[in-house]
Amino acid sequence: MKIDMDKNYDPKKVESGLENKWIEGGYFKAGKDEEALKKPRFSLIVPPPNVTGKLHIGHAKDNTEQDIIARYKRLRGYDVLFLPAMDHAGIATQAKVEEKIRAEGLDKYQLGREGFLKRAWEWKDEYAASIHRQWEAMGLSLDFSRERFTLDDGMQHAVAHVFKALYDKGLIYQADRIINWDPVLRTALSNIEVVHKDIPGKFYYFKYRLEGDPETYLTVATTRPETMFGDTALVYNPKDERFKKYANRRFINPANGQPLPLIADRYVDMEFGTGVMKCTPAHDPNDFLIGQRHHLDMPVVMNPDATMNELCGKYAGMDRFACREALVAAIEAQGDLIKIENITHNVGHSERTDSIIEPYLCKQWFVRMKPLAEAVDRIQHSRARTRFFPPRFAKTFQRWLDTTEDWCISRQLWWGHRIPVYTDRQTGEVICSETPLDPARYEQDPDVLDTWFSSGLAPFAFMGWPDDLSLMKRYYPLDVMVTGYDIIFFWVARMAFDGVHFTGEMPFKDVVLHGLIRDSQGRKMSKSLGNGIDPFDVINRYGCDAMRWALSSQGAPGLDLNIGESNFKTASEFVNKVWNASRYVLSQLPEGYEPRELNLANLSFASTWLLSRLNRCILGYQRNMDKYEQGQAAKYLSDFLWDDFCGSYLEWSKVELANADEAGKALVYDTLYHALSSLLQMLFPFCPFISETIYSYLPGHLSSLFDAGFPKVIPGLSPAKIARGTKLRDMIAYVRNFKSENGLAPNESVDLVFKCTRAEFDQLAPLVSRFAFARKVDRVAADAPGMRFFLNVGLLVDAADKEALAKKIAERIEKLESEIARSERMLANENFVKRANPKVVENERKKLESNRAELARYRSLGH
RNA sequence: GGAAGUUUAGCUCAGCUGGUUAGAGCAUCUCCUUUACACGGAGAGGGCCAGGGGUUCGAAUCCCUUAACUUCCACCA
Repeated sequence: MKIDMDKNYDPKKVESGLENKWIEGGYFKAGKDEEALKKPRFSLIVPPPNVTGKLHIGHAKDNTEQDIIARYKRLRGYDVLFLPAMDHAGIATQAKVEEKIRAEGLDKYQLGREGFLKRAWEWKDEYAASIHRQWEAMGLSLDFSRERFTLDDGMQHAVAHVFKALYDKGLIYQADRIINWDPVLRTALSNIEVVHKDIPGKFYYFKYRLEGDPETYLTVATTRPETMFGDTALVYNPKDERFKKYANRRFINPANGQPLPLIADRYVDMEFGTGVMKCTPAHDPNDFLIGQRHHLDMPVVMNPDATMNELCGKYAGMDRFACREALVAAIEAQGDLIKIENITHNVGHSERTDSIIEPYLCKQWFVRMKPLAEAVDRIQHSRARTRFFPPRFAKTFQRWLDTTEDWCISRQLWWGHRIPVYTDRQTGEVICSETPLDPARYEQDPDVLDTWFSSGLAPFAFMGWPDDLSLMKRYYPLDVMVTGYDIIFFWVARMAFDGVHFTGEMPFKDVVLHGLIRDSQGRKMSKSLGNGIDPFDVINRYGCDAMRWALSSQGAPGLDLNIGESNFKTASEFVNKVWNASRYVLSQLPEGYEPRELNLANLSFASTWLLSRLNRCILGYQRNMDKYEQGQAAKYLSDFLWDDFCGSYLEWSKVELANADEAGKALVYDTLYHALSSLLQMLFPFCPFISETIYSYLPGHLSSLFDAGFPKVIPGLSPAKIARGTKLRDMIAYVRNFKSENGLAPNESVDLVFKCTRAEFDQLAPLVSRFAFARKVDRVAADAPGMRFFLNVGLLVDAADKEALAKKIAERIEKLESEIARSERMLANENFVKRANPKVVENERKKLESNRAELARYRSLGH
């Protein structure tokens, strides 16, 4: 058949235009027609990327995995909803936009809230467009007609609705609490937005002198002297005999000369430090609790930007760390510094700005998590539970359910969902409203919500909830959620409790967690290391198919994956192999070839063998895809392609095509065609571009592989024919091995002699002789010296070096003897025969038998 | 301080519910341009499956333990 496939595979040429063809063909659209609606549904969403920048290789991995599932399910006959979305990423985006504005010499306060938001939306539009281009370049089969944004109108309503519902139930409340304050962004953060790092610090020991008796003092240590302006007490453990005598006495705060009461509280660890600690209720979560128990004052001593406030005397206006230094110097000067110890301690940093978090007392909004988590917990202990892949992540998730604390949801930012709580300017009445209230009369809370408050609603709100439930009716809950294990707490957990609370069920049936992408040395990718990989760059150099294959065909579920140049190179070699094999098959098919039913009865043993390997591949592929083990599925595919199809059958088929009659040739064409089209169907989810392109060259192709479905296993293949194929493979391997070990070039001519039946000889000889470069091939009636045996076939290669051959055979005999001894031992073991799986025992028997037979033949030849 | 993961060939990793002689890719070495592919093909070398116990007829696989590394969680001043 004449084909216009290029001799060399060019990914750019292959990949261009296909995404549009699929989109225009409606292949990505969920429920596109009556017929689609009759199919079972399958749904998943893209974890919304932040509109802060370009997608990185981690996104590519995540999205590729999702897309492979989506395409696979379509081939398996599902109507798939694969919904795209992006996240406004409150803090991250605001930080970027602020940075940009600063670069222009402005600050956000000059622009004002409205002006700033305008700039933020411009930013969003720009980055959303770029993310869009990347999605398309990655070949994602997203239903773009249903794209969502976490700050779009529908989401605005969903968020207000959810807030009000939780507020009305008392599950959202406002309170003064110690929260994590990011002094750079000047906003509160939730606990999980704080990263704890071990950093070097100092432990300062100060004298707190007894009021009225300056010679008596208590030694108190602190790591944060600047907070001493907020101290309202000294605390010791009530069981600690050392300090009981000072109960109710007061000690002088060396920072400001104020007297502090000495109080007793169980919290203090007698073994730690000096046994006495200072209590700063407004700047430390534990001190806050102590302060509450003892009704202490709770003065805040810092401004929102972490400079000291007016309570700090001459230090007012100073940065917290400058103040620390100055204050320590002053205390030392007044003779109250005892010592400074260098220590390493664990300090919270802002995930976004990396600034040191200031625990800070202020009024914020919180979600009461306990009842919400308990509801999820109940479902996770019932049959309706969500399954985790790999299962160990269910434990991680469970830990969150067990330990989660109230979630601080208010952020002192502008970019985000405004808190729907209003105060009547006249009456001071506070109202939570789903719809905006008249700004003339009501003043809205200035804060916005944590980004995750909205993304937690994704599974149902992206489907139109609460306004239009039609999409949700068909596609909710999601069949699978694929994401990185690093956002189990951030996102998966929140979707879970929102889903359970608002829809009564878990929002996804399966959760598949994958690892992080690291560089070839296993290091995390980061800007500072400069080891990041741009998916666009990979696509430009190797093509999208190669990138997808590299990202999906290796690694195990839930484990981090190291990716480097060599992985992409290897992947592109695989794709190239597909191209060449296909080109060959298509060139062999006769002009006007029409696909037809396989005639199994007349099929040659080689073809039958290939189909048996194909069956194995289909089953292995399917089994692994169904449990989200794409790497394993890909392994089946590449093994089949490389070893069985290209390595063996394509070569064998050349001989068959040269020797067979017309009917025989036709059967080979059928096999080639069938194997290739099945291969393309299975490859399609992984490498959609090349498989679709090649498919379009196949005779009798449909308009897309999407229409071709999934290959079926062929039943009823003759075991005898399959066995002959295996035998052929072994024989060829033997001759090649023989040559290599005897220093003969692979294409060196040799003489071969077979001892087998006439029929077997006629079938095997032409094939073996071609791949062995045999000068002549004969059949003998009896075993001959120097003969090697394969099951019931003997093979004699004319040995240039008789000694080497004899040695080879001697080795073989030794091997056989030890194998026979081992089998005999096992079979003599009553326990083995009695307890082992009968199939295993049977196999062992067969093996023993054939080994004995082979050994007997060598013996009969005098070896 | 808790919890999870990892430890298999020089490197990066597979090995699913225990069952022949533990695999792949890359790298190394030998050889081969045979009309799909040198981005190819044929072969070779290389592993006490981290150490130690245990369960079992049988363990890389299950259990216990030790060690190293990684990650997550955690309010010890």
